[in-house]
Parts: sequence; structure tokens; C-alpha cells
Amino acid sequence: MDILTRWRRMSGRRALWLPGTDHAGIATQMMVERQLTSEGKTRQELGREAFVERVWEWRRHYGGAILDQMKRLGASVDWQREYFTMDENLSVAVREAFVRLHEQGLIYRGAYIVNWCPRCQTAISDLEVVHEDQKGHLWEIRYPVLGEDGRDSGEFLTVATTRPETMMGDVAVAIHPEDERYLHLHGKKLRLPLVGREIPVVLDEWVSRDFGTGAVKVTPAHDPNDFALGQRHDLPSINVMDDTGHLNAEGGAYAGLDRYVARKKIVAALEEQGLLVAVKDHAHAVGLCDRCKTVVEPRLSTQWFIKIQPLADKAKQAVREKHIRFTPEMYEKTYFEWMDNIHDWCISRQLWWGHRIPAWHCATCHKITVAREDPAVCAHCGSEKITQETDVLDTWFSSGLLPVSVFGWPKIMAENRGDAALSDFATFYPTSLLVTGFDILFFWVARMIMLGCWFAGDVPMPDGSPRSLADSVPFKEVYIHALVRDANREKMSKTKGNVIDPIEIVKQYGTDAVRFTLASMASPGTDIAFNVARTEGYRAFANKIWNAARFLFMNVDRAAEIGVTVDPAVLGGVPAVDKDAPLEARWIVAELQETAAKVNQSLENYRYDDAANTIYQFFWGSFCDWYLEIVKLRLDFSETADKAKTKAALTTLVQVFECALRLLSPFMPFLTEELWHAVYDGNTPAKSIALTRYPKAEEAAADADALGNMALLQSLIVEVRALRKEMGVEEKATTPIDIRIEAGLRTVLKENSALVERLARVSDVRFVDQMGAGLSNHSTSNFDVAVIYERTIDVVAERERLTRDIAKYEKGVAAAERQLGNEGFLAKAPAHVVEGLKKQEAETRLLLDKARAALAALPPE
RNA sequence: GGGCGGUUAGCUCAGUUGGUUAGAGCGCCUGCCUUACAAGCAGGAUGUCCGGGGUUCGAGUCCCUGACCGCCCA
Repeated sequence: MDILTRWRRMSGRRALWLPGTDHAGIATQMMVERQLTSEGKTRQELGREAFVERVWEWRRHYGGAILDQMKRLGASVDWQREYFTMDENLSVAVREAFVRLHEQGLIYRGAYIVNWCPRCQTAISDLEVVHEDQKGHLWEIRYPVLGEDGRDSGEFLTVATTRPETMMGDVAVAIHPEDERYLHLHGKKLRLPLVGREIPVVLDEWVSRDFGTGAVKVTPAHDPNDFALGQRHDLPSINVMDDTGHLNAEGGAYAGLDRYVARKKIVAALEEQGLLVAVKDHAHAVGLCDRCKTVVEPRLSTQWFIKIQPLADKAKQAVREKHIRFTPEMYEKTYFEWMDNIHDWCISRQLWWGHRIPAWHCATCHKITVAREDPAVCAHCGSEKITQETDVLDTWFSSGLLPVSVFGWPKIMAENRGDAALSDFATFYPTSLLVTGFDILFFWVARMIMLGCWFAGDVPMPDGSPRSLADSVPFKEVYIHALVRDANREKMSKTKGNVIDPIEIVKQYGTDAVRFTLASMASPGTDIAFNVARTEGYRAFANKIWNAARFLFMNVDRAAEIGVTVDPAVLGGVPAVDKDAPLEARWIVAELQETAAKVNQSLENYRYDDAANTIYQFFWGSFCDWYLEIVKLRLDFSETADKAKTKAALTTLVQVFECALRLLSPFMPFLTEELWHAVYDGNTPAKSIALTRYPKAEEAAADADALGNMALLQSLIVEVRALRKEMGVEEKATTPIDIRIEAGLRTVLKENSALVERLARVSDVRFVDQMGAGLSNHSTSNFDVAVIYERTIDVVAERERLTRDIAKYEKGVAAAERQLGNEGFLAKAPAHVVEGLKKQEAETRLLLDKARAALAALPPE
């Protein structure tokens, strides 16, 4: 995210980055409650007001932790726009949104089955329930069938259940309408064991005949499916549990017992009465509270809901019509999958920390008043006996509004155009990009899209025209980034103790190395297995750049001594050199151009890994390993030096380095900042490197000649180095080389022989027409080269190498021949592919011939 | 149960609309304290592209199928 922001900002865009944060209702309340528990207090003792004050205190203390981490990582966030979902202005937005949805008939209140966390003592949404496969049991229980006379007929219907403790709330037993086994029982009554209540046998398609016994007990107050079934058959609901997961008065003899204790006792009682037929092992998914991992109790309770379908339809349309694009694209499927199966959103939470629902209950007429301003009387009967709803809103309701609320909604609705708040909205909405993790795709992203499209649509465009859906979306693109895992790909968790504290790693390796690690591993669609070995490597990279800078500054100082300086005015752009400049200058400038082009392209496509690797390759591979070594030749500070040439070389060196620093800056802001200031010796053209222009490639600067000629020299140098190694030439010794090369390429070599001599430790480059017999030589398609050295060749090793090469070339030639002999290939493959292959085949054949000849020429052992 | 990914060098991963003999970093082996850098320099080795079948002149890439791993949803 920060890399993108810095890059866009440097590329001349007006860049605003707002980090997404919220007040984390359940989690925060849980932390503070935990604190209270350790003090031997409860929130109930404290009272709502004091408790909320306590949470604010906690928030002041710990709330900034993540933002502090971001600062430490060098995040270039707009800190002036820091917000908090519980702040006044954002709370106004939350309230406005609630009231509007209520006015539009999209918020309703009612008794439905919700996910209830007995520990948090609040309802939670479907999304806040995590499922875990657990080994449980399937209990088969006999329910006595009653005869016409209302007495036990002696027959039984055996039901299967995973939750015997809820049987106190059973109101029926359901069977499949085509299940021959039980059909004769339809219309009869059963006697609920332990309770004695008479319950009917009902038919319902939903019942699965294969599951358990095919007969299922119906407990509408404690199971969503049963609840739906109960509605279809007009059955009552009997809630048998209280807020804390203990059986209530409906539990009869088991009242007051925890649900699991009750389960044991009930099973024992059934067994005693001979009603327990079997206990089978059964693996099933158990719903846990996402926050505290307590088993969720599906429970009938009165809650506030959003009728989500109209919002979802709009949100789906926005993505379908490509007003919002996902990267990686795959997540679009996930998004639709969820949106297509969406359920109404339970937005009320029985918490104290959060936005209290703006609804007032009237004690007189029992109606509800929903209002923007706190009302004094009931809107329906005028009674003063009204009290505010105690529930608060789901945290995600307020964070889902962020894209509109941070830019001034709903205030902008009431004010005139041209006002500051409106211009914020006008300038930044829709935002260009949301960067986030897939784990909150539904929680947050989907809800921002739904709420954003819904509410922004009512805000006119700056020119007063109505806003289209394309302009209502909260962001145009969603980039789903990788999740950082530990080195073993395990998700980090405090319980596992494998959490990597970014600050610790930063302390050890430096912010820049950590940033670069994350960037280089961030290929879309894959999680990052964070491995410090990698970070270690990038610390070395930072160090490498540091040392290159030292070299550069050292030379700048030495140049100054003889009166050669670099004019700072030539810095700040993308360097260019004359056609008659030395080869390495033309080459490094061309390389830099290519690098800039590729980095920009990669960032455009969210390929941080490609971008990072490209810069790494340039800085280390091209700039340090080749260019710096060659430029040493040109930096002549002696009395006799051609000062103009020295100055030209020094200028290019500094120009390229300065430009490369800007290229690297979004990835390594700290190191580049410091070195950039040093390059200008304090007289920088801007306050920070972050405010300079990002290098952009210019096509005119492409220099194919320089690239080609340099590649030739590089391959020659590499071959000579390898030969020296094979022959055991001492590192420090210089040797002459014999080289056979076509006349056209000789010039390049002649002009740059100094370069070859230095980098390959060659004392003399000798051109020959025929390679000397008995000389160990290396061949490429362009030249043959031999190192002249008196030491005898290692015939065994040489034979081995040549044999290996021959095998490789033979394989290559055979493969090429096979292809070229194929008429279909020649007829159908594009010309450039055929040509390329022919050329390659010829080259390989040449190398093969050379290798065979060399092998034959080897003296016997 | 429904859906979505993945399987490429010892490790972590790239590999574009199918196109020439599959790449990078780290690690590994060998030799070097060469005046920017031993957190370095130079050289070197390394692949059943998960298995099977198909389409094609041509498959790591497309299709079918099997195995294994992971994730999401119920």
C-alpha cells in the first residue's frame, strides 16, 4: 500500500492514503472486561457509563498500537486525517445511515434465531461465527407414540440429535413426507420424554431421510432450520436457555444447569428410563464465536436486522458492470458466491462499547421512535416515557460507512456545493483503490461496497448532476494482498506463539529490509511465508547500496580536489548520454531506462515482486557488478587526466545513482532518503526524496547498440574468468588471451580492450584467425577465446567438461532437428519462431562442432 | 456437502495470448581479505514442471481424470 502511494505520489498524482481502522466492539469490550475480571470487578457493577469511560481510557492507551507500527514501517499515511469510528463526525454518519435505512424500510426489528455468544452475551452475525469440525455424538432417543386415547401406544419414534439438552424446547418431530417407515405416524402425537408435553409428528421435505434415524426433533428456539420449519408448520417456540448458556425455567428439573452439564444429566436420565437407543460417534461442524471461541448458541431473540437484498443487488451490479475490479480477479467469484447467498444482517449487539442504536421504546404505546436527534417524546403518542435502545451497532456497520463518512458524509448533503467538506468528497470519492486482506472480504469490503453504493448514490456530483453507480462505488479497484504467515506457512496466532512482531524484525534488520522482503514476496494470490533468511538477504542489499554510495562519494571528493564537480542541475531527471560516450555509460543509462519502464509497468499491475526484483537486479547486477567496476577506469584524477572525460564519467555515475535512488525510494524510503540528501550534499531541490519525480522511461533513449555490445563484452569476460578458473590461474595473475572473432565485432573489442583487461585480468588481447592447437578454449556463437598460461591443462577435468557440453549440444540439436523436420511446424508456426529456431540450431551445431574438435585435440592423459 | 485455489531446483516462489534448450532469490560446492562492500567478489552444480489420458505442428501453460495439500462457505 505504501509503495503504491509513494509511487503514485512521485509520479505526480495527488495521493491520499487513509488507513482503515475501527473501534473493534466485541474485541475491545472483551479486553477491558478481562482487565476488570483481574481486578475482581464486573462491568455490571461498574455500570454502563463508567464502563464506557473505562474503554475510552483503554483505547487511549492501546488504540494507537497498529498506527504506531505503521509509522515505524514508514507508512506515508495522511496522519492529519486520522479518524476514529467513535468520533463525533463519524458517529453522525452512523446515525444518519441507520435512520435512513429505517426510513427506507430496510431496517427491521424482530425475534429470529441469531448466533448468540454466551460468553460475550451478545448476538453476533453469521460472519462472526467460525466453524470447527469436532467429534461429537449422535444420540438416538425414543419418543413414545400416543394412541387415540392419549395413552402410550407402546410404539416409539426414534429421533437422532446432536443436542439432547435442547429437547426441553422440542415442539414437534419431523419426518420426510415420503418416508414409508414413519408415514403411518403422521397426525399422531408423541410424548416428550422427561417433560411430558404432547408434541405432533409433522411432515417436511427438509428432513433428510438418510441422516440419523430419519426422524428429527424440532426445537425452533435453538436451531435455524428448526425455526424455519416451525414457521412453516405454525409451531410455537420455546426458549430453554438464558443469556449465559444455562437452562432456564423451561428446563424443569435441569433449570440453572450449564448446557453441557444439562446434556449429561439428560442423557443419563433417558438411559435410566430406557429411552436411549444408541450413542454414535459423529463428527460435525460446531460454530464458535470468532472472538472468544465459545460455542455459539443459536437462540431466538429480538434483534435489529438490515434487509440486505436491495443493497446486495446494487453492490453486485457495481462489480458485474466492472465499476469495481478485483485483483487477483479470482476474488470476484468469491464475492459473488457470498453475495448470492447473503442473509439479512443482524446489526444489533448487546454490548456497551459502540454506537448505541438511535431508537427509543415507548413505555406507553410500546412503539419505537427512530430519530436523528435524541427525541424527548414518543413520535407516536407523545408520551415522555421513552427510553433508548440499549443495544449498540455491529462495528462493521460503522466501518462499512468509512469511505463515505471520512470524506464528510452526511454533512455534505446539507451544505452548499463548494464547501470544504464537499470538496473532500468531490476530490477523493470514489477512491481509486482499496488494499486489504482476503480475510475481511465479506466483513468489510463487501459491506463498504453495499453501504457506499447505497448512500453515495444520493450525493450529487460536484456539478450538481445525479451520481451514477460508477461514481457511487467506494473504490474502483480492490487489491487483495497476501497474508503474512510464518516460515512454515502457518497462520500466525498468539496461542501458537509463532507471531512475528514486525517491530522486532525491523529492529534486527531495518525497516527497509523488511519492506523489501514483503514487496519481493508479494506475488498476487499467494500468502507470504515470512522467512527472516530472505530479510537477511535484503539487509545485505541495503548494505550493498550503502557501500556503492561510499564509493561514489569518495570519488566525488577526489574529483573536487582537482576541480572537477558535478552540476546539481543535471540531476533529478532520467539521465541520457551522447552517442559518443563510453560504452559503459551508454549501457548503464539504457539499462536504467529499461529498469524504470519495467518497474512502472509492474507497479501498474500490482506486481510488487517483479518491481522489487527488477530494481534489485539493476542495482546489484548491473550497477554494482559491472558499471562501477568499469567506471573505475574512467575516474582518472591524476595530473595528466583528461578532466572533461573524468567529469563526464563522474556525472553519469552520479546521475544514474541519483535516479536509481528515486526508483528504489518507495521500497526503501529510509536508506534512499539519507543517501539522496548526501548526493546533493544538503542542497536538495526538495524537502524529501518522496517529493521528487519518479523516473519514467523515455523510448528515445533506448540504445540497442550499447546493450548488444556490452553483452558481447560481458560474455567474453565471463568466459575468460571461467577459463582462468579451470586452468588454475592465480587470482592476481594477468594473462594474455587469444581471441578469434569476426571482423565486424573486432572493433567493439578493440575500442574497449581496457575494459576487458581490467575485468578479466587480461594483459593483452590478441586477435587470431585460427585457435592455437593444444590450447584450452571456450567458444560462444560469436567468438572462441583461449587464455595463454604456461600451466598444463587438467586433461581429465577438461574432457569431463567438454563431454558434458557435447551431450548438452547434441540434445539441443536433436530437439531442433526434430522440430524443423516436422512439416506441420514449418507450415503452421509463425515465421519468427521458425527463424529463431533455425538460427539457434545453427549456433548450437557450431558450438557442438567446436566442442568435438576441442575434445579430439586434447592430449592423452 | 457446495465452491475456490495450489502441486515447477534442497527451500521460498516467478513463468504473460500455447512458441526457440524452464527462471530468480536464498541455500549448496570451489577459489579469493582484488584500495566501495567477506552483509563481499569470482566460478560452479541442480529439475520425472504431482500422476495418467487428450487437443495441437508444438503443452509447465489448454481440456478430461486421479492423488495430495490449503482456503472459503454451509
